[in-house]
Amino acid sequence: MPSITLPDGSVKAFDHPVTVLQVAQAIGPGLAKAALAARVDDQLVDTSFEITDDVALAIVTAKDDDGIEIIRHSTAHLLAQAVKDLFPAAQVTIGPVIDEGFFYDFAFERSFTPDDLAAIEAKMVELAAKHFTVERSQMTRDEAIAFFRAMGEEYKAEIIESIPIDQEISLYRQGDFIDLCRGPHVPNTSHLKAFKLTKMAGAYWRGDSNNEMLQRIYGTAWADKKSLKAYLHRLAEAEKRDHRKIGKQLDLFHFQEEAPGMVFWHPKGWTLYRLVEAYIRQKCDAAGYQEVHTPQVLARSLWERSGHWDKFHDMIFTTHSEHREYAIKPMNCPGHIQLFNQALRSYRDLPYKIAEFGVVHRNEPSGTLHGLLRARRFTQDDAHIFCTEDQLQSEVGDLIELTFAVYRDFGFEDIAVALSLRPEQRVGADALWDKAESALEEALKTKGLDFVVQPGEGAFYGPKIDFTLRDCIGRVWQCGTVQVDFSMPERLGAKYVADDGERRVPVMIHRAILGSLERFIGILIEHHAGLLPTWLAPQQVSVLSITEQFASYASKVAESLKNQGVRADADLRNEKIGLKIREHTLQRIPFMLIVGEREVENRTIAVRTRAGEDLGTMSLGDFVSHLNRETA
RNA sequence: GCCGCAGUAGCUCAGCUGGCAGAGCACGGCAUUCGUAAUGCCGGGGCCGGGGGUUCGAAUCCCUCCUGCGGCACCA
Repeated sequence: MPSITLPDGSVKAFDHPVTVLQVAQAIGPGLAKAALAARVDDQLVDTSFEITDDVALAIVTAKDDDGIEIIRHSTAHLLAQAVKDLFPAAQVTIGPVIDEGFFYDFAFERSFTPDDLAAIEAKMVELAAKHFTVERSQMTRDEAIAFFRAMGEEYKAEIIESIPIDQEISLYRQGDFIDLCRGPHVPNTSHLKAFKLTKMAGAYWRGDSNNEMLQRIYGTAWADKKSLKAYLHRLAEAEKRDHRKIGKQLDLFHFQEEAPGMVFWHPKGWTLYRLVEAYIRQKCDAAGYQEVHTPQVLARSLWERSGHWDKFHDMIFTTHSEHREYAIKPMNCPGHIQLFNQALRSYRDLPYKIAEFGVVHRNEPSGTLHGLLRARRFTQDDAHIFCTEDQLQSEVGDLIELTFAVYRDFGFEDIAVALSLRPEQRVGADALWDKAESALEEALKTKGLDFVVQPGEGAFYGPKIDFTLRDCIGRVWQCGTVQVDFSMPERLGAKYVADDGERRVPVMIHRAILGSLERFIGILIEHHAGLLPTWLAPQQVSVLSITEQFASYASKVAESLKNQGVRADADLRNEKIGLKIREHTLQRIPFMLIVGEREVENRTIAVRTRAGEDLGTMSLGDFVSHLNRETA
């Protein structure tokens, strides 16, 4: 005699077991039609699920996030059905829901082509229109394994073998396609009406690069056509922000074949780079760091002692001279320890804080390179703090504060923090880890920050805090990091004299705020869609003359701005003002000063912003004040 | 690194089944002296990513290398 509590608190009582669908029908025919699944005592189930006991129930429709996920999952099945229909020899493997879509991995003797993809999508539309009922059934483990083996689905059989023995095996059938799945699924393929296959790619079986490569087909699915269209539009908008594209349009940088993964900065891009660098340098100076600079090339033996060679030699560029082998530095820390070691340090010298805009080279695998975001040569805003264990917490506290202040200045407000704790394989005594982990945790708590704890994710040499930025279209970027290191100072012989006269090994904190300057600039470009805030714009002002007659006034205005420290230039070409405005707008110049007869006569300028806003006519002095207010 | 796709003028791209390399923008010249997102006319531009092969003939077909793009794996 189930009595069913609905989300609004009302209760429906039945004198016999009922299915979810029957409950929905009892509430209303519209709901019954829209029902995709249900949450029964917080468990997602199919609409065919039979309720025998008293439960809390919420019908899931396409309006719920759960509903969209179910649609995506069912669309993945539809994809598999279409593939099996067109290519019976293909084997199905897994097909999970991902952010905004789904994928399905297949094993097939040849690669799918773009034409296949179109054919598969067409087949999916055709199959969905058949309004197949999606039916759930159950088998025992051994039955299921035999069932899929008999169909030649070796991968499915392998998946079932890895399912814990006590778990029930459920199958879903639509038409003559049947797939292993936990579910739930939509009750009928008629609910699948807004989807699109987006791309194909290789993917390793079970995510292991030692395994064979399967063929993954990605797709997206939504509750209705309108949402699908909106999603595709969002994708197109995101593409417009691509820093590689904008870098070309705004003449900031380029890459070329001869230097894969290494940036050629153009004058404007380098101006931006220098502005970011100058900003962070000033912040570090103020925070008590001393800036240093260490060699680019260091003997291989040093990297062997530091332990990097063993772990990372595949990624280290090498060179040689007179029978000696050298590494082009992939990190700055060993160099910084050499600096620490140049004097006999006292506990009074601690914390010893040194910073470097360290240019590092890492031979990243070719498939990973991605513009500025993943390069083989990049500059870290790196610093190392040598301190005692007792100083850890306050140093980390200062760092957190500095990091947040920097991100805010660059326009990032949404920052996620993660604390990674000791991994299985590690160096250093547990007592030391206890102390360091609690120092980091306390520092975070003192600052009142929310953070996620990631057990086992720390580096082998110590725990760490990572900072992740979320940009204005919701993408996340890992930038800052604070890592405690118990290992390297010891390996490279760093020592200080403690107040009791004993020599001790200092704790070292590795930290970066922006991480890689190149990468951070890439993120900035995408975050702002190329519309860099005025303080970062390589060129802040363009003075546009209406005709050549006013050229000398225009150049005087530009000259005067430059003398006042404004990054300004004049466009004196014999072109129509409309053209000049268009071009300078497209170049994302924050301010355009238009000068013609009226302005020359009154010694003024007409100010227009890149957003098309007319700020009116004003004196140069007023404009400079306006600019200074904006860039303050 | 692995799977797939791509590489044609400075840029964006067209060039079907092999048959004289094209467009728009940009660039140069001339005219125009103009008021808030494209003035007109004329002109110069190409190792069709590199190497090899098939063919009477290759941008086009095949092999190979490089680079890029999308994923996967990786990311101290």
